Amino acid sequence: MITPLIRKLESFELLSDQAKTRLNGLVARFSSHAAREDIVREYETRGDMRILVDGVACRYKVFDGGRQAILGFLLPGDPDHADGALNLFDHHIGTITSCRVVHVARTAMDMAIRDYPAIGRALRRIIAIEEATLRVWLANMGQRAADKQAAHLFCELRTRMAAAGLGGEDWFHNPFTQEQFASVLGITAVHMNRMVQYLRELKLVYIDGRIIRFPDVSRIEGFADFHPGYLLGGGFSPAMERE
Amino acid sequence: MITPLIRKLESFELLSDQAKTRLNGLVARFSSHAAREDIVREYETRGDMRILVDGVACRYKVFDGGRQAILGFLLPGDPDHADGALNLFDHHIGTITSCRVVHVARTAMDMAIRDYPAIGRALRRIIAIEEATLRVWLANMGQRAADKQAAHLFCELRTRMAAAGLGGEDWFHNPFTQEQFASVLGITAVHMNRMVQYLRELKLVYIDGRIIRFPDVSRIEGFADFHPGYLLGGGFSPAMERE
DNA sequence: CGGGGATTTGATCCGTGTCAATTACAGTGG
DNA sequence: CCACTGTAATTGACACGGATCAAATCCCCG
Repeated sequence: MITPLIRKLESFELLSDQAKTRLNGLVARFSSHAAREDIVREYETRGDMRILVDGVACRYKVFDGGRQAILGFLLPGDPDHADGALNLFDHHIGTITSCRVVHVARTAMDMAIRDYPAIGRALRRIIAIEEATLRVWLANMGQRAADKQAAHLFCELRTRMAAAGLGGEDWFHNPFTQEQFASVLGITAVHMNRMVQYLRELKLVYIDGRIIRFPDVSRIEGFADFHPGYLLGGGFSPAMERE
Repeated sequence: MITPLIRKLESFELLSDQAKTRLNGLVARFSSHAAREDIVREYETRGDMRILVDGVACRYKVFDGGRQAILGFLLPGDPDHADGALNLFDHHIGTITSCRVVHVARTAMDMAIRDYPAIGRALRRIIAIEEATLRVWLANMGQRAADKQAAHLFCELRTRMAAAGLGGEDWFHNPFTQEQFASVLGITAVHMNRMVQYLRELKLVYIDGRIIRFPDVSRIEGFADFHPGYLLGGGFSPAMERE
């Protein structure tokens, strides 16, 4: 089943029952991947589209010297690239936890989009959100101190994890290591650890085992200057935002 | 005329004469903007697509405290957002030099794409390149020292400026201030200046007035670890890249 | 010939990196 | 049920890149 994708698409566009049935019929095959394994490698070319249906993964690049940069996270329902324009990957996609992935033929998806344009609109929205998120990451990394960056990342993940069913209003299930957070922000794991401790001191986050809790969501969002508008992909009233 | 866009589209997809005629017929109106003026402001919603036909502009965000982050450059031929999915802007577009902009109705463009799918493919390619460029910027900013970052930015601009007709094999016309480069990289103008001087010392770049010259392109590309593949948007052989 | 932004220089401070070691913890096999 | 093992989290000491603040040219443009 491709349910997580349908759930995500429906948060942007109303889909008819026929459209949903069509989507479910597209699934060509499944694949399963262990934690810390590559799903897609750089320079790979493919004719199918892949959708993460279970688990958490990330986009990343590797540099000489072994350093690596995490460029985005994929949660259940996220497509590898919602669009077929880029058929040569410029980065890897690797799992964080073990994952299940659904493969759909490009051409079959294109035909489904032609028959049900709402699917295409929702997919374009997903791409636009990914791009907006990249801009937010870029801006944060460039302009803010590490404590605010870390808090901002936690706020974003809280919002996205809740939408993906991996968390609630004031918590999320945390499959990430501090080293992975660090390679998102472009800082060392040691420094990331100090930032986590600092946020704990401020009582902005609690970490029990693999759960991250937020005693006061609006307070950490204020601290991080987090405005979730970019995660909605536009089409909403500016009044939803505050700046 | 919308010539710069056609030139850019044709670097990705062969367009028939009819397709080109159709594109030229789409132009609804022109607008002109002085240097350092906004073309599009955050939260703006619009029904038209805008294409920069003359001049240089940038995408940017502003933070409280006046700091600003530049998130991308627009050169002649670049659309504001090649796709209509995002109709609420999450950032500003401002001019660097004085600019001329062409406005095209979304619906008219959509119909042109339906009649000439090559236009749609080329536009999707442009979006994909923009996204890949964001990833490269994010990765560079996170993982590399400022001298390499600066060199990488120069290499990228050399390539893009040449493709846009604003430079040649070993030089480009430079409308940017060091402060603008700094706010791309997330460093201060003072430090950017020191990096520029350092690159000059290494004889990797020469700067005469508003021209930046590269005495040895392959040497600075090596220094910056620059691989131009991402600017081509995929669909090429991995052999073009070296890693 | 002025005026104002852009570039350049110098001195000092602080955030983060680096290196190294220790502790906590989860999974595994005996 | 516990020792065994490897990974993740944590701590400390110290070095350095880049920020900050201020002031001085430089240079383009009117």
